[in-house]
Parts: sequence; structure tokens; C-alpha cells
Amino acid sequence: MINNKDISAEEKILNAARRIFENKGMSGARMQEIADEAKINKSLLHYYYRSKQLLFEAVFKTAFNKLAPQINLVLNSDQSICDKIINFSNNYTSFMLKHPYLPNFILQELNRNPDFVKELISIDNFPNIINFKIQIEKAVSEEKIRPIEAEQLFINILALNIFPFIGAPLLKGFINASDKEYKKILNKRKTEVAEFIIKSIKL
Amino acid sequence: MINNKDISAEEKILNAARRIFENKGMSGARMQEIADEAKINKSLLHYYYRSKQLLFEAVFKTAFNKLAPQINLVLNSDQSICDKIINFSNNYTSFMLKHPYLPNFILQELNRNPDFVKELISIDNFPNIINFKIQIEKAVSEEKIRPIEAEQLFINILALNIFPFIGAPLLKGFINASDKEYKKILNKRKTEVAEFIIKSIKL
DNA sequence: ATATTTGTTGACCATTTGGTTAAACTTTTT
DNA sequence: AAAAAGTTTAACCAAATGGTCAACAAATAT
Repeated sequence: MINNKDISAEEKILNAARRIFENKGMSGARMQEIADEAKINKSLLHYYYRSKQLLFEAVFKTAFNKLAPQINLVLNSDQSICDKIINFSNNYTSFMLKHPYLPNFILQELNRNPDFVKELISIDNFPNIINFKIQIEKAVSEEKIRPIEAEQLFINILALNIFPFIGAPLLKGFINASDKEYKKILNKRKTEVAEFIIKSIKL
Repeated sequence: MINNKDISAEEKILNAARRIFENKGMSGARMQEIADEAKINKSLLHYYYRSKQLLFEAVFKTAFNKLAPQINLVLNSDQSICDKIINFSNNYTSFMLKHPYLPNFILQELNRNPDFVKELISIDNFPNIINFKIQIEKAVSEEKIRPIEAEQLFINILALNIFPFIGAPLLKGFINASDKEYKKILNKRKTEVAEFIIKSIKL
């Protein structure tokens, strides 16, 4: 049980804003709704964050900073390719099962405002493919994996891990699964995805 | 003059609404903006579609009806599994390169309003996995492909094909690609994705 | 030709929305 | 204990927004 009085207003606002923004997006969210969710007066939102835009950016960057390190584990750790794929698929899916709205939220807003990426790139530890590319090219030339471009493999890894969360409502419909059944399917993917990728790139 | 006006106002509105909704979503779109885009008076929007909600639903269902048949080609055609994967990956990516907005638009609104799926399910030809599942189970038992659940394979096929469009802004940043370079990468995926999948499921 | 239906517009309206302000209350500093 | 600084609230406000309406125009029927 979380005691609300132990959490500062500023933090309560950020949490409430996260829930509302994740659910409704920047344009769909209402400042009054966020205030209600945080159980504080609307003026406090502006006292701490000045404007809706700044509050949104605070939420967005917090969310993005949860995602980036996981991507970096694939791109910039010194694990073997197989270990990267196995660990990322397992860790990412586990994490996202707890925050299922996160990928959708981030991609939604980036699609709406592509220039926002440029701002993100300038921050520290923005994931970059360069080291991963070297690793893949080396593995290919050493015939440890079949020939494949690092970019394509990287897109595949992210696609297989992230899409099941973004596409959840549609996929549930297509495969006729209840929430519970779909969650079970996602859980299986913790190992299934890695197996699928490795089977494809091994020689 | 008579022939020049062969695009009815109703159609102009739908096209304009599509462009605006695609870009800004339901809550971000403004009726005035749609009217401006269609170069007609705002009252006409209400004359033809009564409300923003109904205009949105008209646009959404039009968009969804472009997507559904392609999914059905995977789920309910009588091609072999390999042909399905090859054809779908090629056709879908080709189609989406012309309509890159579509998957993001649809998934965004379904995530925002998951109950909307229930409405869609009731329409004709809503994609359903059942036939595909039979096909996969048969292929597995005949040892034509390695053991894999139809649901997982289906999610993988969609993920690999759809995600590169939804995740474009982020992926462009990660792999450091210009719009032109990214488009090139997407073009390669027309065959790359099928190869990736087939390599993974063959025995 | 005229009446009637259909299509189109500008002016207007009620409500919502992000944001401001001044005052009150609380905590910290002096 | 007084002053200062920080926090919280209710009351407002201007702009934006979805939507209505009456008038006008164009097409169609009589």
C-alpha cells in the first residue's frame, strides 16, 4: 500500500500525468483530468511544470529513459550475439508486461512529432547501432552467423519484441484471445522470440 | 467546370479528414483544420457526417478495410505457407511504402479505445486465425516446418512487416539513417523479411 | 417557369480548456 | 515570534472548439 502523503506533490503529478498521457496521448489528455488523477488542484500542475507541454516532455523523457538502456544492452554491451538476443527478449518482454502502454505511448508521440527524435538524439546514451554493426559484420565474416545486415537484424529484434505490445488490441482480435490468454502468449515469447531469431541466423 | 468538379464535397471531406486524422489522431485533429484542408466550410463537415466522432469512424473504417484483406491473404488463402510469407511480406511492404501512415493510425486509435475492436470484429471478413492455425498444425505434424505455434508465427509475421513503419522515427534515429536511406532499408525488407522467417521455421 | 429539394456558407453559441492571479495556508529561516 | 519562502487552493479568463442555425445558392422535380 502506497501512502500518498509520503509522495511529494511533484511526484504524484508526474505519476498521474504518466497514466493519463500513456492512455490518451498528449492531445487527448486534459490538465484537469491529470489533476484529478493526482488528487491535487489543477494550479499545482502549472506551479510545478508551467505548461502542459513541459509536463508532457517530463513524462516523455522519463518514459524514454526507461526504454533506452534496454536497447543499449543490445547495441553496446559486450555479450555475444546469442546472449544479447536471449537476454533482451526475456528482459524486455518481462519489463513490458509491467508497462504495456509504454512502447505505444513513445512511438505514438514520435510519429506525431518526428522532430522530437532530434532532441532525444542529443541526450546521453541515445542508442546507436554502430558497435552492434561491427559485431554483426565480424560474426558474419567469421561465419558464426549467416550473412545478414546489422540494420535488418536489429529492426527484426525490436519488431519481434515490441510489436506484440503495440499491436495487442488488434492481435487479440485476430487470434481470438482473451486478455488472459494473450498475456500467456506474451509470456511464452520471452523465450520464443530469441529461439525464432537464432534459428534464422545460425548457420 | 462540370467535369472539373467530379470530386464531390463528401469525398473531398473524407480525404482531407483522412490526412488530418492520420497525422494528428482523433483528439489532435480539429474540425476547422479538416475543413481548411478540404477547402470547404466547416458546416459542411457536419452536414455530411453530423459529428467529429462519426467522421472519424468513417475514416477509420475506410482505413481498416484497406488493411484487413491483406491480413486475410495470410490467414484465409490457399497458398502454401512459404508463398504466403513471401507474398505477404512483398505486398504488404510495397503497399505500406505508399501509405506509411496507415498502421500507426489504426493501432494508435485501437490502443486508445480497445472496445472499438469489438465493433470491427462484427464486420465481414474480419481476419481470424482459425484456418491458418489448421494449416500450420498440419505442416508441423507432416514435418514440413519445425514445431511452432500458429499464434506465435502469425504475430512474428505481422511484427516483422508492420513494425518498421510504426517504429520508423525511432529506428531512423537508432540506425542513423536519413529518410532516403531508411526507405531503401524498407525496400530491401520486401524479400528480407520472408527469408528471415522461412530460415527460422524450415527444418 | 416555379416549387422543392439538396448543397453551401457566415455568423453565432455553449462548453471546454490551458493558463493566470491573488490570497491562504504551511514550513523554514532569521 | 516574526519574516520569508514554499505550497496549495478557489475564482477567473481568454482562446479554442465542436456544433447549430438561418439564409442563400444550385440543382431537380413539377
